[in-house]
Amino acid sequence: MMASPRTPGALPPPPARTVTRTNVTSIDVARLADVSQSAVSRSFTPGASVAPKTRARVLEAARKLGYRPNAIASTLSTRRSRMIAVVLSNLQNQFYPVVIETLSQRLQKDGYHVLLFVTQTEDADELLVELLRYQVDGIVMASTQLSSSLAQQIADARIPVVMFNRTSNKGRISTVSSDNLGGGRAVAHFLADGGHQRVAYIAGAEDSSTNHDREEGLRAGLAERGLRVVARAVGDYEFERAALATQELFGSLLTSRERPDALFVASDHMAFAAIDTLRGALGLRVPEDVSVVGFDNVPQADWGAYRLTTVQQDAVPMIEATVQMLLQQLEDDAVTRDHVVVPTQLVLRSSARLPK
Amino acid sequence: MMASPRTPGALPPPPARTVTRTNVTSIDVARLADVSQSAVSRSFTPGASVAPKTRARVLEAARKLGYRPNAIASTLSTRRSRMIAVVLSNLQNQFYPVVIETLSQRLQKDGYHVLLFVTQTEDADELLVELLRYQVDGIVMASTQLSSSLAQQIADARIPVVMFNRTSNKGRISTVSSDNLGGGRAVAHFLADGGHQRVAYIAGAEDSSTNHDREEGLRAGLAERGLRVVARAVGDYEFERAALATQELFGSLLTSRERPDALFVASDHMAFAAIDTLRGALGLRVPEDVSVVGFDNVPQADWGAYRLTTVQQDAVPMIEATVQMLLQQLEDDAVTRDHVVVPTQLVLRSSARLPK
DNA sequence: CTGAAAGCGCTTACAG
DNA sequence: CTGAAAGCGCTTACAG
Repeated sequence: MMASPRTPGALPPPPARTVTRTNVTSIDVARLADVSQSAVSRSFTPGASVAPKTRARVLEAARKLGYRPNAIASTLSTRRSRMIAVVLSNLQNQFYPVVIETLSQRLQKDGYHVLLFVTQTEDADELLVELLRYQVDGIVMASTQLSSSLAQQIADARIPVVMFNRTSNKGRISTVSSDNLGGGRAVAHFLADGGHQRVAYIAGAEDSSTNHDREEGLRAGLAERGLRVVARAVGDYEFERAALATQELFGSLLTSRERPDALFVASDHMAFAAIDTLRGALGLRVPEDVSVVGFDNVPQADWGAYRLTTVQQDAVPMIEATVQMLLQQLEDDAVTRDHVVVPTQLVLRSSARLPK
Repeated sequence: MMASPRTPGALPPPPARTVTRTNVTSIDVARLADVSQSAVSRSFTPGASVAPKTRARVLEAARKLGYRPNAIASTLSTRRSRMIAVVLSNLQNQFYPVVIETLSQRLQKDGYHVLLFVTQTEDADELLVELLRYQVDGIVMASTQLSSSLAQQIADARIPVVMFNRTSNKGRISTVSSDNLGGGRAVAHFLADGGHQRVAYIAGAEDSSTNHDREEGLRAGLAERGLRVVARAVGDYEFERAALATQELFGSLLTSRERPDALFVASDHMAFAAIDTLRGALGLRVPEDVSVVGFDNVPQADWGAYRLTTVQQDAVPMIEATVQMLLQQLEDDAVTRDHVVVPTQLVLRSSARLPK
């Protein structure tokens, strides 16, 4: 299946049991700088009490030897790893790569690093137990669930957790989400104002708070305009399932007056599948025959082939809030619970008919 | 900007300096099970010599106390963290989310975890130095570069590194890539056989080996058919830059006989931008006026709006090879250098005219 | 400001 | 098979 040209004799085989990685330790530095090992440690600790001259000598010796403090040893004594665990599923949805990228860079800025865990299922309990062994300083759960009992255990262990883009466990855990309810409602008003009469909905994962709130917002908003959701199918936040859901909603009604004239899809990722299916297999025009509105405003929503009208879920303030909550708790050494809701905003492009 | 309803008094403030996380240690378990601390440790070490009865007693006590061995302490004594660092940039390109997802799951299967580092720039030296403090067992560099001197340092430290999808530092580091040269060549033949006469190229990052090899393959393949690249612009593996590059290549030649009739784009991600630009701003038809071929075969290449003909770069065998190389070296406790090249395959869809 | 020493929570020869 | 003890490489009261 693949070529594998091993480079023979590239390196001599290492002496059997003599694993010596770069073991330059603070003791080596101390010796060279002619100070105590404590002085070396202090020289690398911001705010520690060392004479400037001593520190200079230590840093010089460290530079010569290529010394860098061992983060693992430091974690063991301080109980601070400066690692934040990020748990997520659903990387197909382009919202999450953006989240990882932004979050990881944001945390690096404050000297934290991301220990990443990817799960297929939304239930992350088992993974978390494993993860806690690594003494992470905090946890961000994105697009994943946590059982109440484990949430409690983690709280007891005084480890800050933030649920990102989920609010299901609101009682016990801090959450950051966008205004899904408001977003759904804005879509309803927008569609009603555009003269749409028959609004259908493609749901995300049934047990996710995001789906729940987006749908509730849609229903409430439509009700306020004397309308209701005329059809509904489940896409489970997946591309293929959303394509099927679209078939299900439109397939048998192609020439019927019952055919929906608008479709709200719980995520952009699924909306692309819906548009492809409407235009392709079903031969309908978007937005002339059916208006489509998504949720997230991922980068692809702006791509020319889709120009998707959608609700913007702004990753940057969501992440900023997440990081603030985490850092605040780490600093205070206290676990608190906050619920931050970031406003959403409808972004108008051309996949949906505009109000006059 | 955002509502922040703090839940007051949710938890009592912790005693000022008494940070006690879940400190159940092996000593607690030993006490409860009435054995030595060593026995507890052994009970959690596969293959260690413990009487089955002792182990059972220990595990029972551990269960009662909710004990899990501290991975940090274990790392400090074994010098094995079971963490693999993954360094990458360019998460916008949907190939990389797929890579993270697959790689992370694959490593978890073997009991390893991913410490993720995201960098904006391709140069990762500074980041790596930081990363080495965490005693990672291995490093995967994806879509990033490493200076030769740092590569040497890491090799000296006996830490296995694999460059994923880059081969620039081939001399000193193991690499896994797909057959970029062969892929480029296959595209050239395919376009030539389809009767295209004027092939243009949109390059990725100029200093990346992937771009270099894909372009070289294209040129070689065209030459074999008596053709050459008639125009070239740089997209730098970015969406916006690729859109500009497309403008640059076609904008002034819209009605000219000099206009390219085929466009090979060094990544799918850029190819989507090219297609959008061709169809949108430039009013050309794909593939009737211009055939477009990409590279990667990301999930979106199959989306109805693009149906992109492209070279498949198969993440799964690439990752499998990466993990094998890493694990093999960890097991042997030796750093070796291999270069694995995974075959590519042209995937025909409808963005390019087919040979008769 | 500085050094000696205890301690973080494990693993692992060593001796029995 | 088992326990006592040294050691992994740091941090940080404590005493000077």
